[in-house]
Amino acid sequence: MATSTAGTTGGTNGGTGVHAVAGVHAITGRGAALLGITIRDVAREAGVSTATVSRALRGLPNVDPVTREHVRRVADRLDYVISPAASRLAGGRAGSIAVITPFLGRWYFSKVLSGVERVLQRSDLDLLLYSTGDPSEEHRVPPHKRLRRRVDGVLVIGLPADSPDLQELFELEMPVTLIGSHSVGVASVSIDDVEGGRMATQHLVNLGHKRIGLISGRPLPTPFFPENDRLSGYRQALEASGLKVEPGLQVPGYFTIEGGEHAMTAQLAQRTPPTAVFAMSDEMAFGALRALRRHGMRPGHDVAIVGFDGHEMSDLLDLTTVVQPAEDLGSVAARCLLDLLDDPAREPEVQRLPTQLCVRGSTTLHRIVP
Amino acid sequence: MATSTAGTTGGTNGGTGVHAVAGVHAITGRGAALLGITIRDVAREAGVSTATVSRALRGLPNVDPVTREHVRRVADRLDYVISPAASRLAGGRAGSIAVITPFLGRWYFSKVLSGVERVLQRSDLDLLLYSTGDPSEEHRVPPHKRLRRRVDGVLVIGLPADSPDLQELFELEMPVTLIGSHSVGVASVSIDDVEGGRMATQHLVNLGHKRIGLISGRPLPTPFFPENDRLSGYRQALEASGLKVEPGLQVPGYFTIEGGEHAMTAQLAQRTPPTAVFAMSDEMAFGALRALRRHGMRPGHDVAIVGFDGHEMSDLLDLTTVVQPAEDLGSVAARCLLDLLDDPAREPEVQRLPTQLCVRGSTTLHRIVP
DNA sequence: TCGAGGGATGACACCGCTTACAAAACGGCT
DNA sequence: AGCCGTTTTGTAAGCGGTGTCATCCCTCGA
Repeated sequence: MATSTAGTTGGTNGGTGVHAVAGVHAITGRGAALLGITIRDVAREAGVSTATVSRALRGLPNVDPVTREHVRRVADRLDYVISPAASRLAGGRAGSIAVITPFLGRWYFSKVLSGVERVLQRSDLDLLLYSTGDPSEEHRVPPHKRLRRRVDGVLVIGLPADSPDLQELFELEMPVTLIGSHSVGVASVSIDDVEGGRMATQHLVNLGHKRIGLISGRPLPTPFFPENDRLSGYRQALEASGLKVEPGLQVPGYFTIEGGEHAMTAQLAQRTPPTAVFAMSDEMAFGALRALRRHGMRPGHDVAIVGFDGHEMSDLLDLTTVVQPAEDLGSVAARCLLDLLDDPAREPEVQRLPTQLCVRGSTTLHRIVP
Repeated sequence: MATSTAGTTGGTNGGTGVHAVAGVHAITGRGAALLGITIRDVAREAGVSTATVSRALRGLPNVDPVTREHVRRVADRLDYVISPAASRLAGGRAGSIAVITPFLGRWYFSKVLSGVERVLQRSDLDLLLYSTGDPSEEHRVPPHKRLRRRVDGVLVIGLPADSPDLQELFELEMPVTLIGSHSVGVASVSIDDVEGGRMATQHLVNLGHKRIGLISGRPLPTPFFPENDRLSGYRQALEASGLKVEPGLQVPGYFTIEGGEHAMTAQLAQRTPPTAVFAMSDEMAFGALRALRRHGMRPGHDVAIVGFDGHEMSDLLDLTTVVQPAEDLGSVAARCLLDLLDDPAREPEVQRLPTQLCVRGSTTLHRIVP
């Protein structure tokens, strides 16, 4: 059959097409119907073996260019789509990567995710999204259980380094790239949080502030890298200028607007309130701004505020902030993971993207010292 | 072998475990190694057939409770994870649903996505994310091509009703639920955008404004439902009060902060500028606020502004806005899709979630009319 | 002209699970 | 005890590709 068909395919293209589709229905049987065009149908129609179709369609070498083109055309005409499940089962690769992240709705995560997607879109990999959810939840299925045998690699956004989820992930022995944190021997893309924290604090120091408060994420110390690093930067800047580090001036704001507002309120309630505050995220800084307003105080005048992120809204609110390239973190990491998938033996890269202090009114409307 | 093993499993738990794992390596052969524990290994170890393991693990009926429990234990001990690919291939269901959306990084989309994830997390379905990207892009693979045979259902966030992507999606004949738009015969979860637009505009009318501008997304008319609907609401409110609808007062803001700023600037440049503006998204409204500030004008005083979304930041900026339950839209839609997957014959539901006008300073600091 | 060497194909055994269908086991009754 | 209707379990045939290996066909050099 193969040979006879092969002989005629070239000439009777149109006619064969119609005929084929009708034939397919009859042949696939099993009510597979509409959706069920398999590689075998393509092979038969093209007058070649399924192996050749497979090779041709996947761009493997050792296929005659003419054959390849012909197969492509037939596949196209039949509207053939490869079955990912079958391919995966036979081939061993899942054809997808997972992004796991604790909070989807937050600014940082959605930006990073957006960057990831942009890169993955032009690869042929699928993007599986997993929110780790609350680790304390009852029926929670831990990520590594869900990921096993399901994806070829994992992108981790903002998970604490001590997270058991993370450990179990590593044990899966598949390529992993961390975003926003780092761990020895694992590829990662992050910013220099120490430097960021230092930069923000130094800016306040330079303005002459002596009492500089801190709004962290969770209560310190935390196993969460960015927080610890930003804290280190904060400390370094203070100590370098001979200022005292007062734990009493460090209040958690839980990375939310409300949290930041509460934290700022707490700062203001101190016996000697700080004259400046460094918030570890813009959203918390926004909350701090609101707290100031509620207290009838003017940001940058009565109290200076520095945020961290480069949230679009910071411009609007005239907030000084440490800008981090969130979307780029995502796309660079995605590219890094793709490289790792290509060659799992490759040395895991640790990449740092630059941050930048963007000075606005929240710190400069009034200078403490000339 | 099966029987003898079955007889001992209970007692020699630890020992058998080690033994089993070691045995597995030898038996699976083919270097399958670590990852390669298959249903057959479990079956052998439990002393039953693979069919029974399959049934037991999936909670199918007609399995002796004792057997089921025993199989579960063995599977657990071997750390067995089902192969989704094989399961999919044999069973015919993909075990995953897709979310397709044009813009990941925007507030609305990330909120909706977050809601979706929350629901899906506790189903055993995977969430595949597809950004439709720029339809004009060169090598773009259209969504329906990527979705075929790959997912069991689709959630569509904010795609224009006339989008060819959407049409082709429908032709896939799989359950679809629209979020934020609607189409006859298709399940959807959205808000009443006409009412929202009316509410916002009416509020301005009530305050005594006679010239009320509009900042739309894309230039009007657009095939995008929410925009058209909000426009209708805007018109209805104006006409009901005998006010003229002036196309010159309708400026596109492209749903971004910058766009909103430009649009507002354009509004102010008119011969007779509007005294109030309804922006179809909060982010555009934020831009409008900035434009006002740049012109030395006070929102709610010189010009009233109403936004649309209920963005967390609107509170902070004292922006009056039409609040929509973005996250709920996502979770309700996800649940709806799950229902549809359970029973594809079910009548597609059209659900509307309520919106609410939240009045703040941007419209009330100064009343035009007592 | 013939054999070697290499590229292009084809045949076919899997990949790991699901699912008829058949067989076995189990009770309850006559 | 023998029979019959239910469960419970096993057997084996796919699902739709991929990878290995054998085969075939050329081209080229001797």
